[in-house]
Amino acid sequence: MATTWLSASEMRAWRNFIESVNIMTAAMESDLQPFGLTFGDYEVLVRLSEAEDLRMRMCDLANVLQLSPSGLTRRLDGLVSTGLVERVANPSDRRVMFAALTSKGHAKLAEAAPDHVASVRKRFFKGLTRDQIQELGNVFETVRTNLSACPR
Amino acid sequence: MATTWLSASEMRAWRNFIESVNIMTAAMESDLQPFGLTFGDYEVLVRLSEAEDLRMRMCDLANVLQLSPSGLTRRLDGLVSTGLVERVANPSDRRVMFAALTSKGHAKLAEAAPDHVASVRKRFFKGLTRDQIQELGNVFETVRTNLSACPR
DNA sequence: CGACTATCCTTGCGGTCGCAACCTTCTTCT
DNA sequence: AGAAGAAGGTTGCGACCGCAAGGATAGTCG
Repeated sequence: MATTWLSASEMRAWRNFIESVNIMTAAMESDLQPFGLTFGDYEVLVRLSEAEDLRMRMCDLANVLQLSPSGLTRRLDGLVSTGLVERVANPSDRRVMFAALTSKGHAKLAEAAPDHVASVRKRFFKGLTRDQIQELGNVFETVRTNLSACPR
Repeated sequence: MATTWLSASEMRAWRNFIESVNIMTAAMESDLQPFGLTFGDYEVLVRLSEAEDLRMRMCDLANVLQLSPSGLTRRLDGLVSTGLVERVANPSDRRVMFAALTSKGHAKLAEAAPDHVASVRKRFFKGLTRDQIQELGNVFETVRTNLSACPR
């Protein structure tokens, strides 16, 4: 086999990356708490707000959110119970359920978005140069593309 | 206030980053499954293997793993029941419990490590240049340091 | 048309984790 | 010394999620 361990440079990148992710997700979760939203909830609202007709099929939504079918069902249960999202049947394919953003959901997103953006800046981009941000985009586009190609 | 939304460059970096994290964690979790280990379990074993006398205080371990006290207690329950870690009392401060790596735990780590390293390379570093890896280390060191400074 | 398969969503179950409450032990302050 | 407070760890409870199974609908092929 090739090398059995990470190089010093790889190790440094990996450790700092993992720890950053751990701390950052926890911090951003608590930043969203005042709005009564989970980070996962917020992702749903964003995706729906960008979708055609403000709605998506459950399975497509599960795919982009990297969530299991049951996981999405439960996450939607919460959002539906608070009135931010509603389930809409599809007459042309009755297997399908749409998750649709309600006006209340749209308002909630508009309410939380500025704070969330500030949170991203504070937790992630703060202290990084323009070039570094640009390079981050390049790197994680490569990573994401590579991951999509891998069979899991 | 400053800008209310992310610049195009920030947006690209943020989206690719978040999606990469989502997909990658799921993929690496399943890579570890054949060894009967969670990614979280693996992190515990690594930390203990690097610690003085192969053991750490529970609260220190919870801190570095960004885990709540109860979360760590439960995670250790699993590792203790499989014999990879043992709880050791501290005579000099009887509030404290040590989590100690057993020889079986050490063996399990040695068994899983090569595959895990290969997994990291495949899911993360594949397709990145030396310079990009170096820069990733810089960027996430900045991020981690910045996060540690923030009050949460 | 009719059976077979694939797709989509939901439900039961188990595993993991955070929060709050609690107990124990150490430290501090008078 | 004695009381108040801090620190470390565990337990009850609820929330979230993945897996496997199930039920309904759509597509396919003889």
